Amino acid sequence: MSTTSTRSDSIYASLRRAILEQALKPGTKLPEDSIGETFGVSRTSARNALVRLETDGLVEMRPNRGAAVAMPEFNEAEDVFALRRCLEREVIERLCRRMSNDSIDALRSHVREEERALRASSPRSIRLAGEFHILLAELTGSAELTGFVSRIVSRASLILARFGRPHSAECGIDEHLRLIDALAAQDAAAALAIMDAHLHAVEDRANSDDTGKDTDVASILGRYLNDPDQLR
Amino acid sequence: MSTTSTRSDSIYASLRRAILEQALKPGTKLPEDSIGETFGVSRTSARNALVRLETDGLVEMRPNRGAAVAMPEFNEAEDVFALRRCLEREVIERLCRRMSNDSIDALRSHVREEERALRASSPRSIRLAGEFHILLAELTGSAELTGFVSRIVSRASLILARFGRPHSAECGIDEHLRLIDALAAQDAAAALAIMDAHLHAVEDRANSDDTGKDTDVASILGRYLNDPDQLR
DNA sequence: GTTTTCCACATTGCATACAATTTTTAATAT
DNA sequence: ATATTAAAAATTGTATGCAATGTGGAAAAC
Repeated sequence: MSTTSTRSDSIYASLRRAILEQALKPGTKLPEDSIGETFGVSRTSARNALVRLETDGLVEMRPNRGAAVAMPEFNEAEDVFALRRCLEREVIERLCRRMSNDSIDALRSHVREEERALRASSPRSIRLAGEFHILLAELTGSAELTGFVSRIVSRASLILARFGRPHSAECGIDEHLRLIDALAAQDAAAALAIMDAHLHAVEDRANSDDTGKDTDVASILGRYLNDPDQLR
Repeated sequence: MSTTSTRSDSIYASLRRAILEQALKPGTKLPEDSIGETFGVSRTSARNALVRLETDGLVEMRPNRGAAVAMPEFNEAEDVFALRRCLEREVIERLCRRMSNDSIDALRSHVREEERALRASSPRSIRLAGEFHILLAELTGSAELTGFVSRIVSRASLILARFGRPHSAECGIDEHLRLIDALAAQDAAAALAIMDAHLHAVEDRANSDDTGKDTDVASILGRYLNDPDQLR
């Protein structure tokens, strides 16, 4: 395996984690200088990472005006979650056709990590909740589908970060467990129903206030210099 | 309107067109120097464009080894087209819920351009055939869905460029027209059936090289039965 | 004749410099 | 005070240079 990690790779990964864990909130400006300085690299590498984050829908770049954590509009919520349901239905259908024991184990293992992070009140739990869905997509073996799910989950996370209440009962670990059970039993109908309910529940969390305050990027990013677990 | 087009924007657009019109074939190396030279800009701008094309799935970049037009594997074909059907079904369903006259006009106008390009034997016809589907997605008003469709259509185009015969009967303009009629009549069942058949027909162009393989006539013909109940 | 080694060349990763653009600040006029 | 304008500072867009990595081919060894 080519473990050649370029500098912009690690910046990309760190920024991504920081955004998905809501350390960097929607709207936060991301000047190339500050980012490069925090990570000890030049603007060139920072910019490269930002461009990639933009195509992920996590960052918005406006010409000559710089980058900022993306701020999805509230009216995108319905659209994004509808599309998410569409894609994740496809995931469930494919998984029910062939589900290995290893896959079940991987899913259960992931949920255990979610529980651990939640008990520790770690911001990791927010990200892990989303990555559970990405793991599901990965288990289909389809790189394309995984990419799409990854993007739509990111986008949904941003919407929650902006409009949801501060991760109250974040994620519904219980629903994740029930979904795994249904998949293990190859019960497609049940799995689809659980997923649908789960996603509606998540969507409903997008309700309340919009806290838009300017924050200091450098101080936050210090905690995300290296990434403890791999990105999906 | 902000018509601020940066240099890497135009390089991005040009390269994208060239790839989708099969002027640049899968596997073609894309050295930053050559690209910069061709467009009269520096490597910096060329690289920026390449990074974006990579996230589009049109270009593959390997660290220290440079970029090349992406070469999807043959076994991706089934996966890509399955996903494409999934997404475009969503498009059709959304369009049938509300279809304006302007939309119909835009679609018909696009098809007229397709016909013009096809008569002129222009390579534009290849790209326009794909962009018809992107236009459909755009008309749903969902930026997310449009982005996904755009990407999956690009990927499918690459597969055809690599494994299909040299755009024989490229695109099925007739099917595009019939689809528009069904949409105009808000006949969801018919529209879905036509789209499904259309996409299978496109996919079959990639399979056609495997001469001896098990060509199951029944399974192919089955798709042309117009059975709306089987659609989901 | 085939394989291996090594070196020149090509290409990328990254940093830095400078020009162009935007944002902020200060000064002036109303 | 408020609004307007202009200069200063900050930030991005782009070009270029250098070090690091990868590639291809000639020479040497087998």
